[in-house]
Amino acid sequence: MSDRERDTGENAPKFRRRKEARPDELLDAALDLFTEQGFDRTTVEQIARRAGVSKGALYLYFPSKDAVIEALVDRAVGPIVGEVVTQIEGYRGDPRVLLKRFAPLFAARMSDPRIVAVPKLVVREAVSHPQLAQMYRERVIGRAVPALTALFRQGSEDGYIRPVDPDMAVRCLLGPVLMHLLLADVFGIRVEGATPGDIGIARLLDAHLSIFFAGLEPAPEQEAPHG
Amino acid sequence: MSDRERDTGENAPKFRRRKEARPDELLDAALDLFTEQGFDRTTVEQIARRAGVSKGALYLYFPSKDAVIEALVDRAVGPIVGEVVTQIEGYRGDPRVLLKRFAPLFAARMSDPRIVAVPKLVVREAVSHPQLAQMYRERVIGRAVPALTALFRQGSEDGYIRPVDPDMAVRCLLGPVLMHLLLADVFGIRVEGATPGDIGIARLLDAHLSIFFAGLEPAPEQEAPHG
Amino acid sequence: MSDRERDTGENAPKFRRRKEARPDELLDAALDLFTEQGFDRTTVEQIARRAGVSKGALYLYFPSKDAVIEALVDRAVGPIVGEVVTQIEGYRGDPRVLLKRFAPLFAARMSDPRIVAVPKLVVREAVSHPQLAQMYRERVIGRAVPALTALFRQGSEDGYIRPVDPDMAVRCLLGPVLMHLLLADVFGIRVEGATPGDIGIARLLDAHLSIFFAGLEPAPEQEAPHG
Amino acid sequence: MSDRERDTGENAPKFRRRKEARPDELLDAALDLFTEQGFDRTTVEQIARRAGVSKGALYLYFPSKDAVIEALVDRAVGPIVGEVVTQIEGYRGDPRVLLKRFAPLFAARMSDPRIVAVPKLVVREAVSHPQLAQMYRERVIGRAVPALTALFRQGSEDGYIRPVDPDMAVRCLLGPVLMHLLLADVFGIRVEGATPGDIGIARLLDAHLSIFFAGLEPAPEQEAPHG
DNA sequence: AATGAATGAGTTTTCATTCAT
DNA sequence: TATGAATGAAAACTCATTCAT
Repeated sequence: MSDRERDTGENAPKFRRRKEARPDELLDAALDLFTEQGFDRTTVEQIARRAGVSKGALYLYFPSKDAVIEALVDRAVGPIVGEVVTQIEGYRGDPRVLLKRFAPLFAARMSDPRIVAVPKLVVREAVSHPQLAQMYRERVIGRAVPALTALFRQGSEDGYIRPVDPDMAVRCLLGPVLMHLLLADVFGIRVEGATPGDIGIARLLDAHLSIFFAGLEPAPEQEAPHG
Repeated sequence: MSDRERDTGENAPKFRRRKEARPDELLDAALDLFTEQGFDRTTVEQIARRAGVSKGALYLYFPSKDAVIEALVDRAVGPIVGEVVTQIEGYRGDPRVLLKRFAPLFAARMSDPRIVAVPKLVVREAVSHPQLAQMYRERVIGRAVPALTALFRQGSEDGYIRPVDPDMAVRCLLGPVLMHLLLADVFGIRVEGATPGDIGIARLLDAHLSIFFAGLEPAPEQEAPHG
Repeated sequence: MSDRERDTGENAPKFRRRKEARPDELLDAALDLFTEQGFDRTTVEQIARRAGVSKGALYLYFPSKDAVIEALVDRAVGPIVGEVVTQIEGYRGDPRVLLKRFAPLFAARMSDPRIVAVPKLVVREAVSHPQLAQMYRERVIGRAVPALTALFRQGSEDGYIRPVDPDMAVRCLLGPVLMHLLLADVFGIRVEGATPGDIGIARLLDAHLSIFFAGLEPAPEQEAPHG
Repeated sequence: MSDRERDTGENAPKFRRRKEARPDELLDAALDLFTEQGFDRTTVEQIARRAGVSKGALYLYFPSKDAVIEALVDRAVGPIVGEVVTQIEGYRGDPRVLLKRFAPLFAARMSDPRIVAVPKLVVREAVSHPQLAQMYRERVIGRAVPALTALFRQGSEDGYIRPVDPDMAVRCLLGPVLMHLLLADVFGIRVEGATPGDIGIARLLDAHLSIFFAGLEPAPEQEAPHG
């Protein structure tokens, strides 16, 4: 809600209130509604009404209802993997060190419900809108996963971690976290000592990395990383 | 699955009057279509046609379209956790031994697309049909997860594995597998040396358990399991 | 309910229970349901079920749903005006004497809800089934009203009552009673000292005839009825 | 009726965008069709078409088909009993004088087929739409009948008419008229010298009041009204 | 004679999209 | 730009009627 106000500073022309913010307001409204009800059960009327405009106005900005969800994902998908991937790609050393450094950032970012809402939406609507999944694969997964794969491969080859199948290692790294983020509200069961509805991504991340990192420890009789 | 075949063999009477098999045939057709198109985009007409009956006939067996998806999940949800849970509950010893024993069975079962189709469907339709998720939570998750939690707690207390948060350990165990099963066709990217569309649940399971089990290894200076 | 048992005496063949009573049972069931819900909102299935037979069996006795309501009215319309009309037609004298004699019989007969149910039904369904009203007009109204008209005409001509338009007099005689019988459950309002839902046809009849008969009194200076 | 014509004149803008008149046009169309065919046999499509709009447009103004008939009755039920009741309530004197004064007004009003169409409709649809009858009872019958009852009671107590049960007297007054208005086209039989389909409410009213008033005449040996 | 599974035309209702204003 | 009235193509659901058994 707060970031919906963004870009509406004092220097905007007085008479045309945040005209150029309209598309974003519509996308915000749409995301909320799609999240609550699903794409098919959300009407264009509802989106427009929640954004405070008329049904017809939506069609000034988007050619169709499908275009709305597409723009929605498009908007969200851009900034996800940025320099992080670059940093991973440039890294040499124990993968665990780098991952440990990124973990809190990742946890913090993923604690924003409006950020996780988009991939959740994509999971649900992918059957009827394959292009959404395609965008995710091309612009998020397709960049992050190879970087991580390379990270594990390098770490493995250089002896920082024991030999593992790097493709699988990536999946093992991400699995528990993504499962929690994307499926917990469907399949999640209560855990004692957790906020209802959220066991806390940080708590899970801690436990997961602790086990996962230990599982990657090179065999003791092995030499230290070369050089 | 086996009893779905019953009475639809070559020796079936005449093509009509198969009252007993009809509901199952309709559910099969519905599952296919829901999987391909999603619930909202599948019409009752389509379901009926694929099952080889008329639209009206569907309503002889199900009071509404919603009842179809509910029956679908209900039918699938029953046999999932059976004696497996009982065996887990009765187990004493290293959790990893038990899990290693179950892994191939689990992998085999989950290789059947019609079995994984149901939880995938639930993930997608849970927003508009919360009762589906509820069924899963009550009858699958709510039975399997506590059993596994207890398994890890016991293994941890008895020193077979190092001390871990058992709730989180369960999530770490299941995460990579479930993520792959439920999300791979949305977010999955190609992996070299894998069948297109499937990296092979067995391959993932191997790699995952290898890392995960290693990560649970008790510290070497610790005593052997008590007694 | 009791008269549905009629004709099922001990001497009926044991194995084919009251086969020939089936149509009547179906008509009884249909009348109940049409009265409760209206013709269009009653399904053939409901009629059959209430009569204790299957849907298909109904079609052994009636060619269509329309035929059921027609048979229903036909069955009820026959015995209404019988010898009563004959007696009215043969009468000579003060119409009020004759009417007073018939009033209790009429009241008694009309207190049976299953008897008034039919004309009520006809009122409601006449738009879509004009033939029902036609039957009523031909076989009930068309016989009773002319007889009554003649009764008033004769009474008027012979000086028993003051000169009145006999056509209108009939309507004035019947109006309050029929209005009460046919419309009271729609438009009727509560009357103190009356059974809820029924002010009592007898009470109305008393008051009505008292006023109506007084209103027909010949003028005092008139001669007594001619010799 | 008069304001229903508003804005539909020749000078209407363009044939479109007549938002204000639309509901009334739809109600007019619906009343015609319900009268001709009954509620259940009239489709929403027919109503819309007769009103010159599309099926979907009807749902811009009414949330359901049921809402149409309800609005129909609601619109008609308001203006029926207005100041007439007030005048009756304030009256002191011979009830017959007042009734005679109102009779022509009543007859004139009830000669409009579109006015009587509504109560006729209510009679027919009351089984499936009890709220319609309820509206009539609360807002028409429940106001007019008590006023008339009081009128007779007062007239009776003050000696203008002979002692009568006022509740019944009201029913005797209204019976012939309402029966004719509401039931004549179902049960009515031809009367010589009458327009086909209508014996003339005025003619009936004349005859009825003549008899009814005479029937209320105080006994001659009685004193004149009080004082 | 009796059943009830099966049909499919018909009905209400929804909603993305258009377009006159 | 913006509105919202209007459209019409679906879609879920019903039910009288048929017919194989």
